[in-house]
Amino acid sequence: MSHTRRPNRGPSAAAENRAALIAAARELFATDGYDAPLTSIARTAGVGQGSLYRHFPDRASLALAVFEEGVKELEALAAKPGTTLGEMLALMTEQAIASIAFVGMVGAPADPRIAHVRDRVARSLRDPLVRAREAGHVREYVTIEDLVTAVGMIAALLARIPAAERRETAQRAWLLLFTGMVSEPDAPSSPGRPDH
Amino acid sequence: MSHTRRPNRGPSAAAENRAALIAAARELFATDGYDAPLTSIARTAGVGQGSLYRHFPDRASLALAVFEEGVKELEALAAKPGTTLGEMLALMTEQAIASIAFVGMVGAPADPRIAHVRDRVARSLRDPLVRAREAGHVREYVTIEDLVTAVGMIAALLARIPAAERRETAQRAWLLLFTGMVSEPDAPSSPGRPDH
DNA sequence: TAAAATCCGGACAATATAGTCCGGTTGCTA
DNA sequence: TAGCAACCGGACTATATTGTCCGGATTTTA
Repeated sequence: MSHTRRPNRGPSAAAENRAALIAAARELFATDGYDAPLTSIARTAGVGQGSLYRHFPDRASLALAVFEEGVKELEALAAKPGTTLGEMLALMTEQAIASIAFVGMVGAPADPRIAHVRDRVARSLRDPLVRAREAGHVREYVTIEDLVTAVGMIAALLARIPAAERRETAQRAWLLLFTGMVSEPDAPSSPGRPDH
Repeated sequence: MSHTRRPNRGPSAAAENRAALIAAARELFATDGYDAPLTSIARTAGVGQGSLYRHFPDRASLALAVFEEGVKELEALAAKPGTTLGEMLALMTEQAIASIAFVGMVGAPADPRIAHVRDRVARSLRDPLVRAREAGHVREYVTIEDLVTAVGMIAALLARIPAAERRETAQRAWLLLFTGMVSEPDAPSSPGRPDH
């Protein structure tokens, strides 16, 4: 008949379980990295294994849910006309500090859905980069890929140090990446392959 | 009596086993990263589990043996009076490309012995950095820690991408780190913490 | 209130890896 | 050549993590 099957909600509201799982995942991704045991995430969320795997069949699904919010923020910021490249990178760095699993997204993504998220991030950087270039705030040769690479480098670095040092380290790393290390940009003794 | 107990060597020469293990470890560290299964390393070396654990009680011992050679190269290069900072960084990058487990050494070392190796690397960078600074080749504010951080960033990045892309990516990353991204080093819109 | 649909949670099996142990083998000594 | 000492290799145990499954609790429907 037409009394279509109702979305029967269980004893303690499926949506709340889902939210608790996402919150726990964000927390443990930040503490232990992208490889945090799913068991721990379920336990932290106060939820059974079954519920975890019902809501999120695999690790990538969970990560996607965690990051979705952050990516939306990024896209919203990019959509504002006045947004500068520095603001975009600042937000991305904040997110990397908050969840070092961020590196799993900007690095080399194994899962196609994560690759798609990475592309969304790259796309949202396009306009701010163009504006920065036109305004002469950024060197000509810097590409979107460079920006993603730079964030990926910093995120990968942050993932390897204690949480307490991450903000300071991130700022120092950005200083180096922004201003560079050499005094004469035109003729650096760039470390390519050594002639051995 | 005085016929002291001889260092009895086993059936097929313990030293050869040891060398085979180091070679296998170097290979698998480069392919699969620092977390490569010790079981696989033993199998690749054509050696039993027992021999692996007899020679190297834990993962850090094995890594130390693998890196020792590279660190000696580094120190030897640093000892030559004419060595430039760029040459040092080039060699370190080569080593990071060859063995992405390098990141385990320059990152946040859990094992004190690995921390010691890290210190040796840092120490060997000192004189070349001083020379580069005196020659005006490098910005005043760049420290040894910055150099180690930079190598660590690049190594961590390389660990996350396919081996075939590592050399090219490393060169691009060094370009960014050396010359910087912004056009006006004095007033960059540095991404610190956003004012949220 | 009784039946049905649905969801919860933890026990359970499967798998991968670390680390141990011991029978067998080889080379050295006398 | 006989005996001994050290070493080899792989089987074995312990442990951690993933992913599945099912009894039971809860809400809705009639």
